[in-house]
Amino acid sequence: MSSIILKQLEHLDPFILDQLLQDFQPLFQHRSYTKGALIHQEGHICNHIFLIEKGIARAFYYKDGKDITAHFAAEQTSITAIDSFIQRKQSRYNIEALEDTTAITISHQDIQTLLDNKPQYERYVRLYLEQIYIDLAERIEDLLFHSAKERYQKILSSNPSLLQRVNLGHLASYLGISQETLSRVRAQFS
Amino acid sequence: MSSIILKQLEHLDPFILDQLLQDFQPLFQHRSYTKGALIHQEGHICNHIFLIEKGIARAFYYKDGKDITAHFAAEQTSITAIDSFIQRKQSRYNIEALEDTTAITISHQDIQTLLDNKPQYERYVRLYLEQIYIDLAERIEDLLFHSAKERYQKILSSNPSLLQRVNLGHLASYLGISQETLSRVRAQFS
DNA sequence: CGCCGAGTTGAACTGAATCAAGAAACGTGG
DNA sequence: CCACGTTTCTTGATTCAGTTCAACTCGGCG
Repeated sequence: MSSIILKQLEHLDPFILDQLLQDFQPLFQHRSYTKGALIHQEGHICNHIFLIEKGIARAFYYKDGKDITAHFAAEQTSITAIDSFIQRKQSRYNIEALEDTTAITISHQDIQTLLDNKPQYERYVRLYLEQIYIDLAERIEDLLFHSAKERYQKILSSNPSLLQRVNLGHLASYLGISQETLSRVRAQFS
Repeated sequence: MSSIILKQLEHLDPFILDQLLQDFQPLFQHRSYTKGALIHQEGHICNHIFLIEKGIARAFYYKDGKDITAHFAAEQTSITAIDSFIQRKQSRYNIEALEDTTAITISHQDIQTLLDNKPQYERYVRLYLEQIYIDLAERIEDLLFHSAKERYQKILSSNPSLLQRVNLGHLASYLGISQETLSRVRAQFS
């Protein structure tokens, strides 16, 4: 059994979680992507949410021609073109596999149908949304108050393995600083 | 009838909206606050969501002794100490009435009970959360890519009345710039 | 071997913060 | 309704973190 448990939901009652998994299980589809593959392309409506089993992916978009990373997702976390998935409109995000990656995908339609039939699961979708909302609010505070150095330090302590797995340019744009600055900051730590 | 309709929900089917209002109506409590009053105080758990009928409020917190505005809410919008309301823990936010303000409050407990009894409403909570999530994501992009001047211009066109109603210091901290810079930026426009 | 992408380093520049001092507006009590 | 104190806003001078542009290094890989 593919018992992927999203970090956002891991604090749930194991019994409920089990129930939840059983009901979602039939919706799971497994997909694989080779390093560099485009999992989702901008301009399309994104109909899936991707739960990463193995590997790492990033969502990015182009701003004035520059490639900007909006989100990384490694094992046990999820990724989708959130603008499109929520609003059912064309997405400005691309999603790219940064390593050979396997993911469970669930379609928007399947979730919708399941929720229509079993509205009690709306609750877990809500918990999930609440959690990603809190994450985003934290990121805003980061951008507002922490210097390039502090932002690097924070990710260094909260998610050190990420630094080994993604390249400097992607991380820099995610942190909202230039690659050169990130390189200099990093140099101070070794 | 106090037909407050949140901006986030105004696109719903009028029939459903009506139904929704009818079920939520009994949970509504009306409160009034005089200018300057603290609607919610940091360190406490925030048990209510506030739907502003008249007036304007802001959520703020202290960062290194400085007063930082995280959110404004005027008529037809909502405010709460979101960290606390979602996670049921002590809040770092204060909420303050910037004008004489009347609001409808709904308690967390009442929402929870209603949702337990009528899980079909989870859906609307979700829609609401999705919307505020999108708003937040937009704000991140703003912080990453727009200069002080551009951020001012954006709010000037999207929400011009706000500029008349809140003072410069509050707006500056919301935009993530110093009051002096905001003053200079504004001077260029008149 | 030589190319190519990724990372580093240097130098000049710049938007915005900070510090400091005044000016304007606001409201409260006499 | 004016006077005074407080808060809010403006303006100037200085400083600084981070950007940009450009050149260079390094490690694979065809």
